[in-house]
Parts: sequence; structure tokens; C-alpha cells
Amino acid sequence: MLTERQYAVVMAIVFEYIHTGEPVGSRSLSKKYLTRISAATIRNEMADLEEMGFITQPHTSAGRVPTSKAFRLYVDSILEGKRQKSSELADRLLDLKRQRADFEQLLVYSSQLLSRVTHTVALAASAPLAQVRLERVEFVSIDLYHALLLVVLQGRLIHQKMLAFPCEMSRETLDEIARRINTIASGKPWDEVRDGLRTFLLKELDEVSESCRLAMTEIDGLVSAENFRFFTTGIHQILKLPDFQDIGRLQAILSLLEEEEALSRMVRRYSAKDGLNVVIGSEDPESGLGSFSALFSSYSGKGTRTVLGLIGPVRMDYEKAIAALETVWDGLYENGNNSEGRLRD
Amino acid sequence: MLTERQYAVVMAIVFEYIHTGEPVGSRSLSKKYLTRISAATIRNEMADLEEMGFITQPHTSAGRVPTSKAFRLYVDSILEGKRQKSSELADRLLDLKRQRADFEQLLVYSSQLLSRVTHTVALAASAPLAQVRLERVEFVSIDLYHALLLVVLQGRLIHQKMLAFPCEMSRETLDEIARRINTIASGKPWDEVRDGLRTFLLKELDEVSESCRLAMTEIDGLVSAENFRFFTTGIHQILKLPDFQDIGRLQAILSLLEEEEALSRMVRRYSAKDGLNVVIGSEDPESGLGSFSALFSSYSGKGTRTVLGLIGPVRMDYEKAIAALETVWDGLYENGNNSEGRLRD
DNA sequence: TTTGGCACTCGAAGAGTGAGAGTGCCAGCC
DNA sequence: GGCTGGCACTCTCACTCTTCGAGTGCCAAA
Repeated sequence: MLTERQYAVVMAIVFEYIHTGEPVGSRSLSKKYLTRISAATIRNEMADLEEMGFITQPHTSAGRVPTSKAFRLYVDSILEGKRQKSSELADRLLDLKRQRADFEQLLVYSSQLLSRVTHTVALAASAPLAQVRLERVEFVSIDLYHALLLVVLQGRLIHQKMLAFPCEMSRETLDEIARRINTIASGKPWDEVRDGLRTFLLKELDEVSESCRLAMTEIDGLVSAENFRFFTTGIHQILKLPDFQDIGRLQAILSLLEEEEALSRMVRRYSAKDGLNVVIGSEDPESGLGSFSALFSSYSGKGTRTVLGLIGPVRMDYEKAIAALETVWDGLYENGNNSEGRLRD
Repeated sequence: MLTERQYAVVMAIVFEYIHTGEPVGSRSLSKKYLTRISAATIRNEMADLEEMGFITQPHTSAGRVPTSKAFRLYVDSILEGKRQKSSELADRLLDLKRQRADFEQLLVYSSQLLSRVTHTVALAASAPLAQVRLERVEFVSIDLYHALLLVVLQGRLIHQKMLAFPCEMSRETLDEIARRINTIASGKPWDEVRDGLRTFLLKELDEVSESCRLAMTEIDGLVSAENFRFFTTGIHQILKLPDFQDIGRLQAILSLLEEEEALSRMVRRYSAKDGLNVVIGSEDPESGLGSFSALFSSYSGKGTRTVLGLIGPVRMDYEKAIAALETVWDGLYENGNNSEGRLRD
């Protein structure tokens, strides 16, 4: 539906706008990018493109600003092509991996790295999948009234909760409870076993039923929801950008970043399918991104869903940002079996 | 060294400045606060006070702005008196406590509450004391090459680390290692046992020495440093304040909040003694607080040091903020044995 | 020692102006 | 028919000038 020339004009406008932040005029386009077409011709094309919704004018007699539709076109064109990996970034990630941190920690370090390199807010998240399998349950007795409940999930994912019992619970009792739970539930997807387990326990283990019931509801809360754990870094990075001297826009994004609930909804919505996704804030007012864009790389494997993302201004350097995210993401998962947080070296 | 009247003038200037944010003129002082003294007299006093360093003029023919010296005077006068507790705040905290969360979680909730009420950034931190006693060490075997190392410290403080072993480690071996460590080290302050333990282990447990040595260095890193764990909330709160429409100041504080290292240094420096401390940023340029002030409430008990704090603009409502912090802090620790994160109800 | 009065200072806000960038449209050219 | 150069028009931005008001400092009188 776009002629080749119109496409070229849109791309040039987006490119120029990303690099200057100012409305783009026909003359500068003709001079810098499309030297074979005159400014007047570009003006005509621009009028059409404006009608089609790719660009707008902040006011008469100003240049054109790309709309989210144009950004989408631009981003898709980048995603289609191949990006060059930054070998420097890959090296620095390798350094991180040598520090033998666990996977979650590595994820945090990676996001810090990303944030510094791209001058955006980086976001890392991991969540157990709903259908994750329960490996086993274990109690670590702390004193007579307290125990640490460890839920070991598939893929070495561990959730834990300190439990307070209303009555004395000996180590032996706890071990026995854990043994019984494991006999029934180990190896099964948690959402399948949960209900059966609860009724079983409440009926069979009458002598310790009160504590058991308590423990059960706790376990429930631990894994039942597909809750992301979030790590964000680099808020100060976006303050450096010339775009956000105006506080109002910052407020929106900071509220979003501090509100795990909203953040979780946003991430779940836009990282639904594995791989790299680009969300342009103004494309969907309900995203909560406002005048920001986000990139998400996500992957579901053995029990966990992992997301690594960037949040930056709509006119961020997508090419660089996408390349950086891909480089880091691939670095995280490369060496085959190293994925899923394996710690072997 | 200040006459009674000079003192009154300083207090009135600070009070008015806190509530308006504008330089305070002699006329409005005479009208609003010191009705028995004429503006001309106040002008004379102001000239003296300026010489003494309590107030400054942003430019000739503007009102006076209090300096950190004046703020300090004001804050001290508040701390001397008694504040009224907000019963609403106390009630909301009680609600939180009923949710049976562990102490650290409760601390986080409390700080969120504080942030909302005072419109400042709230900061919660907890750290094991250097001389904390080791209760015991436990390994939870995950698979042949991985185990979760749990270090149980005095006061139910738990540190943990996922360990990767370079060779197979059976559950029995791990239990044996833990048993030996516990025999020697349990009940002793960690910094005392550490060195002896290391040499003991490296010599005695030769057959599993490589893994042991690894485990030991990990334990070391877990407790050796007095590392605060930080939780901050409410960054978006300070964006609402009229003072910080200027990005530069925000940048300083956001960098500080995102840099755990610097934050830790700052907190350690200003919450050295138990109780409530007020830091006025401009009083000490090295604080990193810039044009912000901070309140810290801190307490060291059975193994942990806990800090709850607020960071707000220098001209924050200290009276309200101090009262709020005190209310929440007392709420956290009241009911005697409920302190230290006891979970009984 | 305190007070009223007066001249002076300075910044904030508003109006006016010119420069510059950009557009839309028209008429001519390939 | 599509492309281009030219021209009139529009709108913002930055700058200057002016006015207004709040506030001071100082002096002389009570």
C-alpha cells in the first residue's frame, strides 16, 4: 500500500527523528537522505503520508514527526534484517558468567550491563511457569515454632517461606509431613496436585492438622500464582536523555516501575510469545508505557519463564538497543546445556 | 548565643519556608508570626542572622532562605519536644502485622506505608551485625552437583547461596560436612570462627577438600561483610513535589538510590547510633544527599541491624515526617518479644 | 531600641519583534 | 502526468524592553 518512495521517506523521517529528536523537514530529508528527490516532491509525499497516519505535524509550518505506525514500520524493518553483534558486549557478559553466580544473579548483572550500554532502564524478570513440576518439598527446622519451607521446583527453581506454627513442631514431625507430601506430589505439575494434596492432608494428618493446613496454604501462595520477580536498574539513565526534562512523562514510567502489579501485567501481555518483542508505548495507551518503548526478550523453559527487557524513549536507537539485547540474551543462553541456570563450568 | 527573639525569627523563617518554598520576607513574618515586632526590626535581626550564617539571600531584594544551620536548629527543636502519634498510621501498621509476614517483609510494607503518607522516598535496610552468632549451617542437596547452602544466624536470620560443586557430592557427604562445621562453629560469632574453620577444614577434610574449600569461601562471602539489604520505594513520590521540576537534583538522588554501595556507605555513616537521626544533605556535601534530607531510625538487636528511613527535600515537613517515622518504628517493635521478627501471634 | 518612611534593587511576567525553518500551492518543464 | 523551483504565508523560538511588585537598607524620629 506504500510505494517504494513513500516507504523510503518514512524510514528516513524515523531515522532522522531518532537521531535529532526534532521534527523533520522536507528540505533536510532531500539534502541528507534522498538526494535524488527534490524537497517539493518530498513535501507532496509527506502530505499523503500524513493522511495515511504515518506522520504528524506538531503545528503548521513545523516539520513532521513520525507516529507509532511509522515506528512500527521502522522496527519491523530492523527485525527483519540481521544485526551485528557487539563483540565487546559479548566479552563483558562472558566475564560475568565466569563469576559462577546463579542464574537469577546473572540475569541481574546482565540487565545492569544492558542499561549502561544502551542508556535505558533495564528490566529482568523470572517466574515459574504455571505447569511447573514440583520436585520436592523440604522443611528446615529453625526452632520449635519456626521452619523454613523450601519448595524445590523443576529446573532448580527454589521458592521459600518462613513458617510460624501455632504449636510446637518437632523436626521429626516436619520431616514426616514433607515425606508424605513428596510421596504424593513429587514430579507432578503443581496446579494438578494442589487440590488433591490439600484434602489428603487435612484428612489424613489429623494429629497435626492445624499446622498442616497452615503450611499448605503457605505453599499454595508460593507457587499458585505466576508471579514475576522483577529487577530493574538504570532509572537514572533516562534522566540523562534530553527528552525527559519534562517531569510529567517520567512520573508515568516511574509509577509503572515501582508498581510490581502493573509491571507484571505489562510484561505478561507483551512477552507472551518467546523471542524478541518490541512494544511502542503510544501504540497502546493501556500499556502504561506512555511515551516510552520497550523491548522484551523472553523464553520459557524447564519450569521457568525468563524475561529480559529494556525501556527507553519512543525515539530510542532501536537498532543499537535490539542488537545489544540480542547479544546479551544469546550470551546468557549459549553453551547449550548452560541454559536454565546450570552452574557447571 | 542567639537571643530569644533571634531564635524566634529563625524558627519562623524555617517554618514559613517549609510551607511555602519561597524566600521569606520581613513583612510577612511580622504579619503572620511575630505580630508584636515590626518589619523593620525583623529586618535588623535578619541582617545579624545572615552574618551568623543562619539565613541567606538568593539575591538582593529577595526574602531570606534558611541555611542548613537553621534547619538543624529547627529539627533539633522538634526532636526535643514530644510528637503526637498518628493513630491512623498506627492502625494501618497493625493491619500489616496481622498478615503474619516475616520481619523483612513487614519492614518493606512499613516503608511503603511511610512513603505514601509522607510523600518521600522510603528506605528500609537490614544487615547482619559483624559479631552475629552462627547458629548452624545446613546443606539442602538439590542434585549431585548442586546444593543450597543455608547459613542460619542468630535471630532467625537466614542467608543462602546456591552452590555448584566441581565433583559429585552426595547428600551424606554434605551432611557430614555440615555436621563437622556445626560442631566447631555453632554458637560462636562468625568473625571469630571463620579463620579457624577454614584452616581446620582445608586440613582435615582432605578427601572432599576441593568442594569444601569452595563451600567455605562461599560462606565467607555470605556473612563476612556487614552488607545491608536495601528496599526502596516511593521514587515517584518526590516527582510530585514542586521543588524538583529541575532534573539535575533528581539525578543525584536517583544515582544514589540505585548504587547500593554508596547507599550502604551513607546509611552506615548516619545511622551509627541507635535511635532517630536526621541528616540534612547540604550540611555535609559528602553525604551524596545533595539538596535532600534524610531521617533514619535504626536499631541493633540479636544479630541484626535494622534501619528504616525517609529521604525527602530539605524543606520537607520534618514535624510530620518525624512523627510518622516514629509511629511506624514503634509499631514495628512494640509488643515486647515481637521484635526481631518473631512470628508468634 | 524600636519604628515608619523612602529610595533603591532585582527578578518574574508580559508584550513586541525579527529571524529561521517549514509548509502549501502554483506554474512551468521533462 | 509526474517532478521541480519559486514564492507567499505561518508558526515558533529567542531576544529585548518594560512594567510591576516584593523586599531590602538606611535614616531620622519616637
